[in-house]
Amino acid sequence: MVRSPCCDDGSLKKGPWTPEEDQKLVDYIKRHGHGSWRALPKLAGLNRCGKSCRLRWTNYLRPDIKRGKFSEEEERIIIKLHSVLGNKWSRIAVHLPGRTDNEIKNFWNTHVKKKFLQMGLDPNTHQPRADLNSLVNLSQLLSTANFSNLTSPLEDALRLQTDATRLTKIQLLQNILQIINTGSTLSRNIEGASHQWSRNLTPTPLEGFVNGTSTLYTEYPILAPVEFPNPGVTPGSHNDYQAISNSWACIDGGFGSEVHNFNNNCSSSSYDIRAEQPLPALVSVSPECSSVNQTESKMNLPCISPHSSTSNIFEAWGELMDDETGVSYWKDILG
DNA sequence: AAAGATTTCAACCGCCCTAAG
DNA sequence: CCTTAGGGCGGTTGAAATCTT
Repeated sequence: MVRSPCCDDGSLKKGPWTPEEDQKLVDYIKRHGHGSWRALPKLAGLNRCGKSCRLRWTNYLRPDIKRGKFSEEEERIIIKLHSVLGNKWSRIAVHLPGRTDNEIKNFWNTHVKKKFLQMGLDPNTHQPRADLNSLVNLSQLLSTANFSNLTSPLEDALRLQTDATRLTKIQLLQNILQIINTGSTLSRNIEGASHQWSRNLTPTPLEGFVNGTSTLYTEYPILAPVEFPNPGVTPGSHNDYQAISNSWACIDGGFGSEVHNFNNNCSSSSYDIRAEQPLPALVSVSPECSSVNQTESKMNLPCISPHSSTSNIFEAWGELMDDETGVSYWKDILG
């Protein structure tokens, strides 16, 4: 697409706005509205491009802008929304009246991102960083962290990640699934079970597996869908991603995310989930969570269905493997 | 007190989407 | 259907502010 020549004129002023320029812009918009941004600078007597005027207005001069430090509640909301929407700052800003996308983006990059990194997490994925794959490193990191007085939203959200051994167990499960997937009779059991469980899922239960999403926020109401390298899976469209995010966001915060974790660790291996029957998701999703907007609008409320087909992950796996293993077996592995 | 390092955030860049002609 | 203008958005930059030594 041909780029707009709007700001190509070298004679137009760039850089910081002076109070006089601000006043001209505010006065003009108060009197006439902004109308066409391209035409505005000339009409308002400004030697700026329209784009620059729009940015100055929307990010700084607009009367409803809320300035100052972000509250804990705002930070909490940002983290939640980012876990679902990713770097969709404008969509996150919709939920924070008076805050601009630019401000939120800056806040994320200068504050929240730093906290994530300090906690050994990838701020983009909300996952342990790839370079911390070694459980030894992670354990060391976690053991050196002071969790005794965690109060910030991020720390609160990360509290449940302190059990590094859980990762080992997930790894074990991943390996088991790989074995299963090579063609044992167990894979047929899974296939049957997945049909059974899918009855309670969203219209497209497979979505949740397509991109290799994952989360570690086992008790955080909004889960963190993440793309990570998966040789077997071609990343989907942004819409797919959001649909997945939406689905996971609605899943039961405790049990569902356990399964989410597990499933996605499976898909992060060479296991191509699209070529296979999806693993049972073990949870139901509330119908009201079937659109992104609805999810966003309900962000403050955990979107939990009370109708899970099984009461916990151990029973679920016991159910899945009923012939081979019992509840206690999976309890040992997962619990 | 001063110099250097680090952080913050306003502003810009360039890509993308959409609607109008 | 194609082209183009207008505007939105996310990523990046760099000057100013703040912190550290």
